[in-house]
Amino acid sequence: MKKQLIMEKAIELFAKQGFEATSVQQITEHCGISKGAFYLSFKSKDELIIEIIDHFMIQFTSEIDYLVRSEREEENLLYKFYYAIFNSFQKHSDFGKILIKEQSRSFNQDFIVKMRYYDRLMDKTILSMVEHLYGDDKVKEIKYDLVFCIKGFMSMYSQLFLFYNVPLDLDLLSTSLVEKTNLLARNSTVPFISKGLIEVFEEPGLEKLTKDQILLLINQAIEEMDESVEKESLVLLKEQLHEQTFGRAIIKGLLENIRIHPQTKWISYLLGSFFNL
Amino acid sequence: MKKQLIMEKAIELFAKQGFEATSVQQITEHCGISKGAFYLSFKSKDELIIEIIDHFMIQFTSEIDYLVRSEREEENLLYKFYYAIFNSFQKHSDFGKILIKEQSRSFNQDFIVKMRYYDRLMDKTILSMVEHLYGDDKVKEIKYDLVFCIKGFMSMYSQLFLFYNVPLDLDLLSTSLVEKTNLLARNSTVPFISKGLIEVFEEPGLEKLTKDQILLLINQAIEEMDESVEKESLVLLKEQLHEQTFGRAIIKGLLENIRIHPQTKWISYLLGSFFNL
DNA sequence: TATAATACTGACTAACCGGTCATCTGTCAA
DNA sequence: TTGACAGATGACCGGTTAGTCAGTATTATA
Repeated sequence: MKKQLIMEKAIELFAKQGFEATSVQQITEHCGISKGAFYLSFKSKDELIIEIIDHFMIQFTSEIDYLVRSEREEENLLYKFYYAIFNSFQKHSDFGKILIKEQSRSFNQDFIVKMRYYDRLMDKTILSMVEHLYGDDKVKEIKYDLVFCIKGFMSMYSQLFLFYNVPLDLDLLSTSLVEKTNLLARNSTVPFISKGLIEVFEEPGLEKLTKDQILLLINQAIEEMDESVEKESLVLLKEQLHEQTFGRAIIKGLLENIRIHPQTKWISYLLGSFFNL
Repeated sequence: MKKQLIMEKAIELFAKQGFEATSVQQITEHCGISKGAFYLSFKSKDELIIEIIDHFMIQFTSEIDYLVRSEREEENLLYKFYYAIFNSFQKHSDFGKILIKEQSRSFNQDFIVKMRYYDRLMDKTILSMVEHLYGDDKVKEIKYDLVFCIKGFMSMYSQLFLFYNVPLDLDLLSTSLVEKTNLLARNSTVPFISKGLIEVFEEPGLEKLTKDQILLLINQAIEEMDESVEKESLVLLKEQLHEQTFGRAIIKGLLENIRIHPQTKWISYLLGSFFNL
């Protein structure tokens, strides 16, 4: 697939020079293909960056969210969370660089909307983790601040291995951040970010995808897939979406079936969120 | 001065659209001048952004550094530090937006070097504050982590009022962050960032400016200034640089004289650093 | 007022951009 | 061998950019 090649090479260039500073010409030269061939795979340069963002963020968001939803051992959850985050950043450091570089650029409206969307998803995941870890009541006042601090830790320490190619001890890093997070969660008394403040910049945006939108994705995936356990699971889940027949256990099992496959990972996440599992 | 006007208008546009997306044409139209006039004030578009960065970062860095150096009341220092930081961000929010938007873009090598330089200066200032606040020995192990956490707080909470125009309670924010910082400083036991790690990405860079370089700046400033106490102080400091004659008290007084003037604020900072005051 | 110096203008250039499309190429069935 | 066709090509287009410069307007000087 040419698409794959183009995306890989483009990520390298975007990470080095930034999106706007990289021309389609450069990308195609780096791939060893012609300019026209680029436009056989992508409608525009903007579509390319959007697809790149989606490709990685879907993996990333699903992975972290699954971890938080499934890990019941409270003591280990936070550690595993940090470890997974930084491990992912390290593995896909070029993409991480793009993410940080283009953070809040305004060159493309779709891009901003996309980034906001994934950012909110991450907020939601972290928040539910915080509530689960420390008890909804206990940290009620400071939980939003906690989310902010955790994100602050993530962004500051990410920059270490994104911009200085230092091999890092992820175990130590995670342990260190777990301690810091626990300290803040258990001892903070002065919240700054209130529920009201959150709502101001939460904006619309993050309402769940409607049943129809998810259905569309499922049908699409079913068509593209070969016969397999995953496809079977998808069909069953599609029926479940139409009328509730299975219990939680079966649904969870089905979601687990399709979670491994990269193509359906995202659907697993969306359905998990839809069914409140 | 046209330079002033161009910089002001350019900052507005850069904050809204980003540096690369703003053309020189747009800037000149926004100023009501011709394109040619722009190039009478600046050699290039790149030189403009560099001058903007310098103008604000010099103010910002000097201000924070002076605060940290002069405030002896330990209890209030941290509060004042956060307050000054966020107050400055709020006052110059357009510049803040540029700073975050263009954070780590690679469109211009000089730009990156500049940003690194000011970042290191800020690191140094925060580090010396941490050592002063909590005792050099007590936080020896975790002081670098503490610097990172403080910077993380700064960057996360800054985004609040930079990208959502919410009027914020700076007093509450500062109080809240003081508590968090104290918690981390007094209870953290697992450091991640070691002295060795710091040195890896500290790189060369931040050696002090040489005597000659400072002298150059002083001479330049003397030429541009009218007769005044400030100019007199500068001349005396220049002599002091050639051969040590005055005591610490006098030097400190002279530095204080030139600290108020925007044009010589930076020199005051550099000399303060040079004389170790 | 005449002259010199300075500040300013905007049409112009060369380069590059994203995107298009007539043309070509290699493959494979007939 | 032929013809058909999907995939690939790169010259080309309209548009935008940073930067230039010959010429004009304004101000200072004498």
